[in-house]
Amino acid sequence: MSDKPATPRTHFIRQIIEQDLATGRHQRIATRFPPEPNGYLHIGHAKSIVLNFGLAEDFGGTCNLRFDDTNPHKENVEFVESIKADVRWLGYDWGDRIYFASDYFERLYGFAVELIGKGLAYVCELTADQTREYRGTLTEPGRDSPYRDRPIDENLELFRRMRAGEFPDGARTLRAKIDMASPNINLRDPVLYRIRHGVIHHQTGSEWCLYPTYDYTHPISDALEGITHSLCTLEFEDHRPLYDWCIAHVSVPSRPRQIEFSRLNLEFTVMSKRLLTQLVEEGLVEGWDDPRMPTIAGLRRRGFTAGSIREFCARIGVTKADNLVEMGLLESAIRDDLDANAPRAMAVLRPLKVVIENYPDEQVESINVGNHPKLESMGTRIVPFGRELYIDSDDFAEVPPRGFKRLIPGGEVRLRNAYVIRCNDVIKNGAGEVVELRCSADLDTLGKNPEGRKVKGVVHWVSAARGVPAEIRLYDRLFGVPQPGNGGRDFRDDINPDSLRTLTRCVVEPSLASAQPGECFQFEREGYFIVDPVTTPQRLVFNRTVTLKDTWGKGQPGRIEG
RNA sequence: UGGGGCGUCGCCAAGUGGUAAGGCACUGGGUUUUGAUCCCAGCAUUCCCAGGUUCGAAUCCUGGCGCCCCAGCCA
Repeated sequence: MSDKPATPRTHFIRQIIEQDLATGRHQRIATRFPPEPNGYLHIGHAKSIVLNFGLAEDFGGTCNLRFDDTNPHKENVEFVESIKADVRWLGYDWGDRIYFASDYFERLYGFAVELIGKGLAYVCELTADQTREYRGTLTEPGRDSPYRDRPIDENLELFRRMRAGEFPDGARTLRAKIDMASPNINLRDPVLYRIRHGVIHHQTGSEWCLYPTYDYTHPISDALEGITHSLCTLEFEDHRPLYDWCIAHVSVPSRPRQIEFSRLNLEFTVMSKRLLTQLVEEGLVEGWDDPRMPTIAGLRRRGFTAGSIREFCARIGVTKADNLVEMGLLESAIRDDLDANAPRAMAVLRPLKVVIENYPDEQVESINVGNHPKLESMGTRIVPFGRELYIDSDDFAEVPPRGFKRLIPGGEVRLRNAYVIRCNDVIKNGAGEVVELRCSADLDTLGKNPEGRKVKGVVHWVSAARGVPAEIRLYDRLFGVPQPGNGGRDFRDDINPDSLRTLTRCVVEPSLASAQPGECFQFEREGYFIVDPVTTPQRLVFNRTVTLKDTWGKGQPGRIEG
């Protein structure tokens, strides 16, 4: 897939930007991607990344990477590093524009002093519970805090002592003085600063015991960085008046504008960071990069390319409408990429021995095979053919279902890249299971069609003598819950127990023995497979990225392979 | 009858008063040593509903209905 970043399709945001540019409100545009480093990035973040970096690119502007690290409790450097790696992997470059909200702690403190000086903030001594009571409800107004009218000098002194560590956690907060009766709850004197002792912040260590909240930090960070368009998700729509309030009452150098869009909901997929964290911490998955996880790291290990994720984000678009995107859209993006770029190889997932009776016992033929059906530039490789082969047991049917095009007793099938064979005998074991097929090959069909008859089916195969054993993992889908909602059940009840199946008797063609971790192949009709990037080198382990589109039934959801 | 949003094909999504783009999915047909790819064709007389304004409305007005978000010293 092209290295060119995908262009986000978001008419309404473009319109706002174009208008801002046309009216001279802004001369250039600046966006930012502002994750909190409290987990790994997932496909939902990719939407925001592509949006922010893509828009900046399209308008010749810049996009900052900024860590929203105002709450040290759940944040750490591992998450910071993984986020940097994932954004980079997705193909975006923030240059030297990497920032931490914590870089602004000192200035943020100064702005808070400014607010206090203007009589717009006060130190409150209500407990968390009391604060909640005073806030009122959705339908009833709140009541003023008894500390609301504290003199400015006293506020200044108390705020200084809060910073100096003179009060325990929860004993004091700094609150904005706005309107306790506002119908918008976010404006009922929101907390600007809270006290957190004994937490080591991953960037500032133990320098601070006073931490600013998101609502206060975000607008000011945007303004300090000269962000013109601050894109965030819909749930922050109600916070916009507060965002604007902060910027209006503090001496910041610019006036950023917050624009909200709807977050991504993907069919069957848990996107909640809290739930994903739980999966990792409870050991229900191998880690944040488990191929079933909807994380960028998981998708990467699963074989998704950066280009396909960018393309997916471009295709879904960005609007304000709630949405639930079908998995097919993601799959279509990765198939388009891999169909064009993944070399083909042959692998047998469920081996069934085939003996070509009219083929000499000792003979091994080296067949030169193209690595791609369309791109000769992808070169060729040698595949050994011999008397004994494996085909996939699914490619043979003693009693063929209606429409079956592959091998049946007495029938013919094309061995992909090799000969047309006919099945003469079916050998069974004591349990009546098919264990071997005795066949004969039409030796005049290498590279050409047989005379006077049409062979419709094509199956892949691997030399029994030269094939290489491998382990193949089939992942049906990302972890998830049936949509919409899950009726209040524990989401773990909805995890598909068949989401991972490991096939251990697989045999792949010899050329794959030297395949490198991270390399992706199309195993013909079986789909796309990536050599597991983090497996041990002693074993050859493939993860299935996605199946091929199938119009006949193989690989359908719910199909259980033996 | 607290506030803020959103409702265009099965799923995304254009459309901003001039007679419903596109993608995914799906359905036919063609090519094919991958039941893939590729190609070609089809797929909303209708835009949550009901009134109204207008020569003309998905777009404007009025009234309904439905869904989402907000009562963390999380983000």
